[in-house]
Amino acid sequence: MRRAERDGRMRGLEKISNKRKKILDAAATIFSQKGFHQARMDEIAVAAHVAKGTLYYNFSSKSLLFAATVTEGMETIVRQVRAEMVSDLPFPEHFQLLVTSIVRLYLQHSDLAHIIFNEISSGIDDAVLMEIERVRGRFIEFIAEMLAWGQQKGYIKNIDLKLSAVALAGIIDSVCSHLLQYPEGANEEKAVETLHDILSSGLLKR
Amino acid sequence: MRRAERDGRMRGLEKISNKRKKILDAAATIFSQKGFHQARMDEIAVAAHVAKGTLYYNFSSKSLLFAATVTEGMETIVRQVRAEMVSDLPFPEHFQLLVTSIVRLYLQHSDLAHIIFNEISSGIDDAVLMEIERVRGRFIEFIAEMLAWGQQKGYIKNIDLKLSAVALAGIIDSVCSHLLQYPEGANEEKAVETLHDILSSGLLKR
Amino acid sequence: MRRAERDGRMRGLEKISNKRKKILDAAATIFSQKGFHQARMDEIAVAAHVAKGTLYYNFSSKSLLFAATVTEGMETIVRQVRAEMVSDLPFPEHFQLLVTSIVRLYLQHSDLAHIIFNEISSGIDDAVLMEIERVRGRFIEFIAEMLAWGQQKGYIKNIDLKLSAVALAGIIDSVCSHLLQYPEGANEEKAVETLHDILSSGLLKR
Amino acid sequence: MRRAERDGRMRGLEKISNKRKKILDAAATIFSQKGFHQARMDEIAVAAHVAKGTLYYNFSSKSLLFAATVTEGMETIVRQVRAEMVSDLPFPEHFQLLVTSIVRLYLQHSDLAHIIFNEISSGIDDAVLMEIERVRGRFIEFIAEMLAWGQQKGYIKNIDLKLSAVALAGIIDSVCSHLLQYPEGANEEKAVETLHDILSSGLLKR
DNA sequence: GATGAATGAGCTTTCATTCAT
DNA sequence: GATGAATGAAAGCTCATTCAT
Repeated sequence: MRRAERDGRMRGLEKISNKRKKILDAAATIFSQKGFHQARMDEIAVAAHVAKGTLYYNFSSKSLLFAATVTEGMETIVRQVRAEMVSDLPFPEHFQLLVTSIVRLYLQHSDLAHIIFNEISSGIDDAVLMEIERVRGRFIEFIAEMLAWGQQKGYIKNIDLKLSAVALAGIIDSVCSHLLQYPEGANEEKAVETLHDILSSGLLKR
Repeated sequence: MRRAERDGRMRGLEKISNKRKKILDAAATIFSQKGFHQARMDEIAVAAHVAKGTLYYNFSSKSLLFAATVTEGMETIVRQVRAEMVSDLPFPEHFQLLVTSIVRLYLQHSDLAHIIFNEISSGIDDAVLMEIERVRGRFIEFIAEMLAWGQQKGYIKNIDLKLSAVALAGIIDSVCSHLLQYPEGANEEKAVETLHDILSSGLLKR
Repeated sequence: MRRAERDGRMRGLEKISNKRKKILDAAATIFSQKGFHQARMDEIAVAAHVAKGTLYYNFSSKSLLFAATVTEGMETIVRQVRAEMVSDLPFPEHFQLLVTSIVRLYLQHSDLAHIIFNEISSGIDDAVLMEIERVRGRFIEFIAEMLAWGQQKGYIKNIDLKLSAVALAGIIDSVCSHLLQYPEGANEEKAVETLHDILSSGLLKR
Repeated sequence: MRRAERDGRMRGLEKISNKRKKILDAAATIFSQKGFHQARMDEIAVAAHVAKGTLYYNFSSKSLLFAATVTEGMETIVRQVRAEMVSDLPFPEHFQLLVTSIVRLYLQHSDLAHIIFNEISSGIDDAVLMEIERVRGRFIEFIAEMLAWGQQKGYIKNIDLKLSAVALAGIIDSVCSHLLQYPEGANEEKAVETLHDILSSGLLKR
């Protein structure tokens, strides 16, 4: 399909969406490579193949562009994890799948993932920071719900679920970051296995 | 009292050390409050009660001041954890003590801790970034050694120790950050207990 | 009702005129509120209920829109003053009427008036600036003619008429601006009286 | 006297003052030529022979630099007018001197004068705008005091003094602006004479 | 005729770093 | 050793103007 032909089909809003999407994609790349403060709007504009003004036409500030990037990226990830969870497997397999899915999606969207899994340091508008915390909170909630379900079914021990969800997110973030940082020694399968092992039965021998 | 006379009491290196220390203390405070990119040299100078030029007289750049802050802070923390570990308790109690110590020191030096436990995003000189990663690596090594010792004694299951150390650091960072962010619901003891519980025997019921 | 049908009722120029008028009204409001440099084309478009492109369809630049706004506004004012002057009163009453009329119209169109009475600071195309000065010059001429007529009739003393017209415009602008700025203490009648008093017989007792 | 020699004498604060003064002089020139919004900080820096950063080292924003320029310039003018007023002439001559002095100083500092005599249009921080209005208010007060003194002595007619002061400032501003705008036909003496004539006994014949 | 998304030159402001004293 | 005034290279953001539709 030729380009003109493809673009020709889209009109009005769709086309706008496309430009928004181009910007958000570029922003995700740059923000994840450089972090919020080090990312420059110029760079993002170049990466998105638009003029700098177009960034501001679509997002009224750098902070808001960041917020939009994180929020939309997050929604994609959560949606994907949820999609993979819609199964009627018994809980133990379900739990394993949860860990596996999150790791895979983390590694796919490593840029955004690290932002969401960790707290953002200061220097961003408070409103935007809160929005990001809210998004992260929803993700933690989602994990906590899964654990609650397992607890009801008698698979998860009697333990604080919110803290456990936080711990689960932290442990996955930590191991995945490590994987990404030392790709030579990386082994996704082994990492998933180790993570699942620790999360299931801890470090100590019985 | 004349200036020369007053200053005369302190000699050469000691005086430098004092000023160096004042600067490092101030830097630790500011860097932890604002993060590397948001911290301004002006602020640090004010907080250290020295002129801005003095910062550059002692540390040739912001990045190097940051590196020194992290390194020295880290050494303090590791030294303290090691000190608390010098006991001849049986391993299980030892392991519990390790977790407890790290959590306590993390909360005490939350600023530096989060920097060390997590990776630093870009924007800092590569040389400095490597220095910080090296420091973090040493901390992970330290934990891994502890686990290796437990494994030798038959307490730790057959598992990748490096990954486990990374996981342990990640889970502690995550839970402590959460504690610091939501201080109202914070309960250090319960957090330590939950952490220890997960790390010892996982989330699942046996 | 189809679009063509609805629009069909208004023809060519009239419709343009209407849109032109809407724009000029909005421009007068915004320019007077914010001044030339602070007024944004976006704002004017919103105030005129037209798209920004329509502004440029009708006026090829911000400067020219400003010039048109001032010129048309001015013509309205002068026309109104002239209309009120068409009387066969004896000169002294005529003179009083002149002052009264200008003050009233100034306060009605305070926005444009201040622009015309005062000189415009730079930053506008020279061509446009000259156009505005020309408009202002015509107003000064108009006053000077009135004074010349009074001089011929022996009512106005032997004095430089151009300078006097400039002075008259300046004194009215100054007092009216003051009235607008401190509306709480404002008293239009008293202001007119004072102005007339000074312009008629000066500040000193005879 | 050589430059090094001259500068050598000045130390610390004086030298700072000198740089401040250089900046304020340059700012007065540029602001008066271009107006607040059209004046660029770059230009002022070049005119002051300092780096742009130096502007911000001494004045924390463009608005505040503007405020300082106006305030300090104004103080100079008022001080000079007051200095010329310290005489024990009878009031009528005193009044003539007042007009003459203001006109002369206006023409000397035409840039600042027009800012002070007229109200500033919007777009400047409200705090700064108020400061400028305050400065202008003090000038009006000063004129009003002079008139009050003349009224007490029985020279000034029974008239609103505040409004009269405003009127006096306006008429002088208007005529001086006209003089500056059309320098070819300018005649300072004649302008002063006309102004004084109008202010003393008005436009009408007795 | 009318629109509004897109543009990019130009602006204010920040802040790590330097260097004369 | 210590200082802090001075610097200037960025960086975020604005807005008059254009042009494809």
